[in-house]
This record gives sequence, structure tokens and C-alpha cells, in this order.
Amino acid sequence: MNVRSNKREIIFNTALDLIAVHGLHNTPMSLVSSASGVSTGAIYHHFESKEVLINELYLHIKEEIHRAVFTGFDDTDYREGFNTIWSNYFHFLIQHPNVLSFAEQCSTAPIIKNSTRQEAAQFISPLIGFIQKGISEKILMPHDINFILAIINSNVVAMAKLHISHHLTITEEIEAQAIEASWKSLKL
Amino acid sequence: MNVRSNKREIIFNTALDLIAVHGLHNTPMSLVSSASGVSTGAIYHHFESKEVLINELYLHIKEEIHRAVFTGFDDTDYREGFNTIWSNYFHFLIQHPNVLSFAEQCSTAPIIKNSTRQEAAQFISPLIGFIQKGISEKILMPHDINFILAIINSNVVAMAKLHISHHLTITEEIEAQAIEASWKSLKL
Amino acid sequence: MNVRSNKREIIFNTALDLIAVHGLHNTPMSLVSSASGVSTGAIYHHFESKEVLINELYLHIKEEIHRAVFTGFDDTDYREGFNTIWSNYFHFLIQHPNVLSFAEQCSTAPIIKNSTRQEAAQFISPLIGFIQKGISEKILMPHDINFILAIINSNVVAMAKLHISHHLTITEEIEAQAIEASWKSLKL
Amino acid sequence: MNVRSNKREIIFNTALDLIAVHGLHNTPMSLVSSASGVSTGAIYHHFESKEVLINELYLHIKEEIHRAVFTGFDDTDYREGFNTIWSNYFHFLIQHPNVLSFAEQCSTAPIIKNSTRQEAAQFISPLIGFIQKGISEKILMPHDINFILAIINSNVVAMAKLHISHHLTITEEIEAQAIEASWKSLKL
DNA sequence: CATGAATGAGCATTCATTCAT
DNA sequence: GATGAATGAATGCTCATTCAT
Repeated sequence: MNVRSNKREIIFNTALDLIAVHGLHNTPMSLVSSASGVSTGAIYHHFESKEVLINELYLHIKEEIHRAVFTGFDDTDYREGFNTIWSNYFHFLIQHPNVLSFAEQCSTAPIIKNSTRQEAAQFISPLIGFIQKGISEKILMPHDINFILAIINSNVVAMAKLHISHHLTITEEIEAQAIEASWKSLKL
Repeated sequence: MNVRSNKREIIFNTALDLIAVHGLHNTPMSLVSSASGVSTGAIYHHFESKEVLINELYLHIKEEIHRAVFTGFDDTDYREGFNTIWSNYFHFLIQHPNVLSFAEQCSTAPIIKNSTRQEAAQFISPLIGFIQKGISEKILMPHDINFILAIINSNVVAMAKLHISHHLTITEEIEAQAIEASWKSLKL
Repeated sequence: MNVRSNKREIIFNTALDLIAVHGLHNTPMSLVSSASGVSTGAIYHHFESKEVLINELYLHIKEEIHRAVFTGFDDTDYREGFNTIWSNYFHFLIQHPNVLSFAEQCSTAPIIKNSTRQEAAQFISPLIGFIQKGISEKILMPHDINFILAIINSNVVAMAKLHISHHLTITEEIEAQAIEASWKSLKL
Repeated sequence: MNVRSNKREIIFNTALDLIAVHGLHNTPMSLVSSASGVSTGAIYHHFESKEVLINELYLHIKEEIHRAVFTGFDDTDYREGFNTIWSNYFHFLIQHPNVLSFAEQCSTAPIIKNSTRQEAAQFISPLIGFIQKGISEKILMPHDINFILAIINSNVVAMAKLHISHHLTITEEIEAQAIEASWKSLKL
């Protein structure tokens, strides 16, 4: 099992990096095989098909992101918690640009099944809890949860893309301004 | 010339719809051909390659979006102008979901060349002018232009995606709240 | 008729040059059209098909070669006549390398019909007459005509190819040696 | 390795025969595939492209020819050696008319790269040695090596083509005359 | 007659997937 | 289990030829 999960991990990492650079459809399985040192046969032993591999990688990454988001999260002060979540999310993305690239490609690709998207949605439940708390405590505007999630997510991702694409280097100062912008959007 | 631009238009529309539904890489030229009633040879008469077709379609669409954004725009009241632009952009996207789908797919796809992206960037110059005016008149926060563009764009697109995906139906009331959210992010 | 034969000539010359450089099968009719300034429709008005065009060009060129071969030919001295023919043939080829390139490509290409090859064979009848005279006058060895033709032709073409390919620059002196070599092969 | 070279050999033989009959450009890879029983994918597994396949086949054949030329070659008597080489070359060609057809098509085709032609040129080094020996021993005329090679090669090929095309059946007697003709061209 | 846009069969090549070893 | 050669359907693209204008 150790070997097996190792291989899964190797395949995941290789596929992620290749897809981030070459794109979802310019990354043949044979390339994943040669770059990872895992034979195509072995890849197909671990993943039924390319579609399955990519869907599972998508899930894997979504989980990783949401785990990172709550690192060091402290429930005491709401605004502080908001800052932590925003910042964690942002830094994870800029430290893992290949993850962002992969996730963005998947966001519209028909290869990701609806059931996968639904499954991935479960990872945001802690975030939903946090938002609901903000609403019920009259800290956040009483918008629909999806509305609030969309604003936060789109702002973080937009800033991460600006930073990674070098269109705007997000210093600590600018990051603080961006968090403030998101906050002003949503606070009551 | 009439016939020519007609064919281009037909190919553009067909490709747009097919790609929106099937994806950039699940839309073979033969499908564009059969669905449009234009032979593959004729498509290649108008567009050097699939890559060229998609790059030109991307440019075409970016122009269309930015033309739509300034429809009925009035310079008198700044906030009113902001509302108009936001709303125009949003309504164009939800009325043309295939455009949004296509544009989103292109946003990360390596098939779009950097030179195309740069060429497309020129279309936002009126928007940049509007933002600069807001900053110089002490109406908007003095953020980097790219920062402000990113916030506005990401918010509009996020709301349009919520609406189109039926995760949240954006009524006039919610639209007003979303505009307000973007505005609060950016106003001084 | 003048206009017509003009166009034929233009098409012939263009096709010859293009085929010499790009090869028989890398020379699309559209290229012949654009390079010659004659529309594809007009080309097809003059030549039923690409095959017909090439077959007629082949015939045209074979005739041209054989006309050149007897320029300044004088029946008085047999050896002198042999020299003239050999030299004429050789100089025509090195002065028209595109003709040689085209002819060589056609020599093995299935696009040239047998009937065309037979028709082209008629042009060598003066040469056959000259050879038969040499045999009957006990100047040449009494070989089969095809044998003698093959030796002369292959030697001239081989020397022309050496010269054009720059593998050996055929000076007047070397040319004289080559003629001598052919002559020694065949003389009684 | 055995399987591998087997497949290469099968592909080579099939391609050679098909190209000899249909021509270099009327032999689609799909035909090579169906005629050889090797799937297109497998052909592309062994040869990067059609161009590579043809270039490698060209090299393969040139080597085969030059190996055949020195079969039974004996250094003792120079004239005897000349006869052997000439005859070996000639008989190899008439026994392998497809090789001749293929080689002739390649001789002018742009698909054969210059680097391939240069690589193929190395095979004639034993022949060059033989010719140089003839010159230094005052048996052959002191012509340029390329001159002598061209005469011999062009004569052998011309005779082989006469024979194969049935324009002249080369009996043993005629072959002896042809060798004699070449010899008289070149001997001192 | 001339034009050149349009046609569509045909080709080289790719790549997800299988399966004999 | 693991391997990677083999499969072959599918794709982007070409080009000889036609025909409406």
C-alpha cells in the first residue's frame, strides 16, 4: 500500500506539473509515463482512464487547497479569521502556481464530471460554516452563501493570477489592501 | 466581400457554440464544418489553422464584450457610470453564456498566443480611462489599475457564472447588491 | 491563339521552375497559379488536369532538348558530329538545370504515362539515324540502338549532374575527356 | 530486439515494394500499414515520420547495394575485379528492380535530406579505394574519382533500366559488351 | 472566357488504451 | 503485478478539381 500510494502521488505530481505547463490536452499519458518513470500500464493500474486520473487529481488538489486554507486558523476574532483564510488561500496559490493553473483549466473543462465538482464542493463546508457564523453574528451582509463564496474566491484567485503573471506583484501591503477590499465588499 | 464576412461570421458563431458546449479540444474542425455547413476546405480558406481560428475568435469576442460594456454609458455621474459598465458587462455575459464559456476556456489555454492576449488587452483602454478618472477625482482608492480591473472583472464573471450555473439566480436585487459589493471594495 | 499559347508558355515555365525546386508533389496547382499569375480556372482551361499538364510539359521539354541537341550539327565528319551532339546536350542541361531536375523526376514518376514516354521517344529519331549511320559505316560498334543511346544519354546526364551538384566542375578539358570516354565506349 | 528488427524489416520491405510500384507520393502510410500487417501506430513507433522511414530505407538500401557489389570480389586481377564489381552491381539491380525504382525516385526527391545523402556516400569508400588503386597503378585514366564513379554508375544503372523496362534484354553477351564499354571509357 | 472561393476525399500523425510477455 | 509495444479510431490539414459569378 505504501508503494501504491507512492505511485499515485508520483503520478499526481507529474501530471499536475505537465498539465500546468502544457495544458490538459497537450499532456499525453505517454508523457506522464515517461516523465514520472511509471509505465503506462502501471498508470492504468492506478487510474482507470485519463479522465479518472484528472478527476481524482482535481479532487486531490481541491482538498489540498482547503486544508491549507484553515492552517493556523483561530476562531477568536472574526476579522482575524477572515484575514487568515484569505491570506492562506492566496499564499497557497502563489506558492503552487501549477495547482492554480491546473485548477483553472479544470474549472471549465468538460473532462471534469459534475459528480466530481459536487464531491469537491464538500471541502468548502468549513468555509461555509465560517461565513454562516459571520452572517448570523451580523458581521457579514446577509447575502446568499454562494454569493459570498464567489466574491472571496474570485478576488483571491484574481490576485494570485495577477501576481503569478507578473502583471502586479502583490506585496504584503497590496495583499492587505486586497483583503480589505474583499472585506469591505462583504461586511455589514 | 459580403459573402466572405458572412462565412467568417458563420464559422465564428458555429465554433463558439460548439466549443462552449464540447470544449476547445473536443471540437474537431470536421464538426465545425458539418455544423456550420461550411466545408473544411473553406474554413481553411478563411483561417490558416484551428489555432488561428480560435485566436481570431477570441479577439472577436473580446472586442464584442468591450463594445457591449460601454453601451449607453454616460459620463455625467461617476457612480452611475460604474453601475452601467458593471451591469452591461454582466448582462452581456448572461445573455451570451457561450461567450463566457469560450472566454473562460481560452483564459488558460496555451492555444491562445501571447501576442493575441496583448492585442486583446487594447480593448480595455476605455475602461482604464474610466478607472483613472475615478482615482484622480478621489472617488476610487488609488490602487494599481490592474488591481482594480481584476476586482471588477472577477466579481462580474463570478456572478455571471453563479447565474448561468444556476447556483444562484441573480435577480435585479442581487445584481444591485453585487454592484454595491464591487463598489465598496474600490471606492475611497 | 497568341494569348493562349502565351499562357501555356507561362504555365509551363512556372511549373517547371517550381517543380525543379519543390518537387513534383510539393508543387500544388494553387502555387503554379499564384506564381504564374494565371488563375486555377485558366490553368484548367488549358490543361485538363495536373497529370495532363505535367505530361505535356514533359513532352515540351523533351522536344526542346532534342532540338537543342542538333543545333549547329554538321554531317561531314562523324566524330565531329558526335562531339557536337554530346556537347550540345550537355550544355543545354547545365544551362537549364531546372529542365534536368524536372526530367529526372519524371524519369521514374508514375504520373508520366507510358503513351507519353512513347510519344517522347519519337524525338530521338534523328539521333537514332545518326547512330545507325555510325554503325553501318563501321565507325561505331554494332550494338543495339538502345544500348548506344543509353550509354550516351547516361554519360551526358551523369556529367551534367556532377557539374550542377558541384561535385565536379566540368571544365572544357574535362568535358573533352568525358566525350572521349563516351566515344571510346562505342567506337569500333 | 529480435521482434523489433523484424518489424523494421517488414516495414522496410513493404514500403520498398509499394513505393517502387506506386511511387513515393502515392504510397500512404495507411497502405504501408495494411500491406505489411503492422498498424500505423506501430510504424510510427519504429519511425518518427514518413520522411524518417524513407530516409532510413534509402540508407538501408544503399548499404545493401554496396555490400552486394563486393560479393566474391578478388583483388588479384584488376580487370577481373572491375568485371566482378560491375556485374555484381548490375545483377543486384536487375534481381531487385524495386530497389532500383526506389533508389531512382529518391535520387531527385527533396524528401531525402542532404545529411542522408552524405551518410549514404560513405558506403562507396571501398569502391573509391578500388578506383584509386587503378589510377595509381596506371590501369585507369587519371580522372577525378567522381568522374569515374559517375561513368560506371550511370552505365550500370542505364543497362539495368534497359533490361527491366524490356527495351533491351541484357544477355550475358550484351552484359560483357556493356562491361567492355565501361572499361574502354576508363582504362588508360 | 476568366476567376478564385468552395469542395471533400485523402493523408500524415497522435494518443488513449490494451494485452502478451 | 509491471511493462511498453502495439492498436486504430480520430484529428488537423492539403490540394486537385469544380462551378457560380
